[in-house]
Amino acid sequence: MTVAPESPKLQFDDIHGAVTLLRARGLRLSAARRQVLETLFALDAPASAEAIAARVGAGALGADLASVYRNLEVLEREGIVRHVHLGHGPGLYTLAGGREREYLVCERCGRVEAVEPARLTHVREVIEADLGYVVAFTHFPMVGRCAACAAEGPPAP
Amino acid sequence: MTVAPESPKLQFDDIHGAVTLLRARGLRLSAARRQVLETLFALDAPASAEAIAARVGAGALGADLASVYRNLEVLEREGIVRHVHLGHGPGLYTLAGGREREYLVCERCGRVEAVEPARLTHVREVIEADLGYVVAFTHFPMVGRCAACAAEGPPAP
DNA sequence: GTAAGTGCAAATGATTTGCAGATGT
DNA sequence: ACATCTGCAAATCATTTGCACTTAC
Repeated sequence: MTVAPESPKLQFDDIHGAVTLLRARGLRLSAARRQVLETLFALDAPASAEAIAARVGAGALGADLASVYRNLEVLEREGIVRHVHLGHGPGLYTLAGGREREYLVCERCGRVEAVEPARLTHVREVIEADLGYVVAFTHFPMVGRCAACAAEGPPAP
Repeated sequence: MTVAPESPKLQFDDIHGAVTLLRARGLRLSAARRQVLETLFALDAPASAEAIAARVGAGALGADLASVYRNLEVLEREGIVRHVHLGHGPGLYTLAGGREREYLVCERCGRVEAVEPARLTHVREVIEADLGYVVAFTHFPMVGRCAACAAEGPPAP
């Protein structure tokens, strides 16, 4: 297998790149959409649509929650955004492309760990060898006990 | 590490066993609760509360959806039932204890594969060695491409 | 100018809750 | 008897949709 010479698909590592990508698809940059994008670039962890709307609203006149959902949907369709389900709450949105992370959740202490996909290469290889599946933990996390909690007994405090 | 001589917690492999377990907790066996239990024992795959209520209703006078939810909640608290999220639909309920299965979902063809936990022992060991977590894929599945779909190109048909 | 996007309100889908009456033990 | 359960209706939470108006390009 050879290394890709240079990724052929549109990339983005800042808002401008994302906007260029949008424009290339004939999509516009409205105030609400820009605010959602800015918020996503500013956040360091996945956030709910509600949280994003609130943060947007914090500035001037905030974007409507429905518009935030619509924008997240569009951005996700364009591969700029993705969402994760880390538990029973609302879906959490975050940037895709480049910044990809996979998740581990401790069911005992609740800790959420975001790991670089590269750290899971070996695990992924074993899964493919044993089960034939090429998986990713970007949409649903691996759920279990973290090292500290695995040492303690089963009861959840 | 030694093998447990004989599981110390209450077991059940049929409705009677589950009922005994309930009684031991001071819980009752109402008509609705029995119907939910019977349905769960009859099903071979996880089902939504709605589906369970419908199947129960098919018999005589069905149980109310709210009661089905309340019963599933109680049964889950007692360790008789558990639920999985295989995608974006409603939660799917199934029996716990003994019949445990873990899930693999192909994001391309949609196939859901239920595997015996024993088949994941090696994968689990590697995950623990690499990440320190003791995980299970009983609540959220592993999502990826099945062997057949991994061979095809990325596009989803 | 016109299609894409917005806010607002109402609809939907999944699940939960309040309450008065029914029922298992 | 009396606490546990039930059915029904209404509430809640996350998300989607319809619609008339606005705005980016």
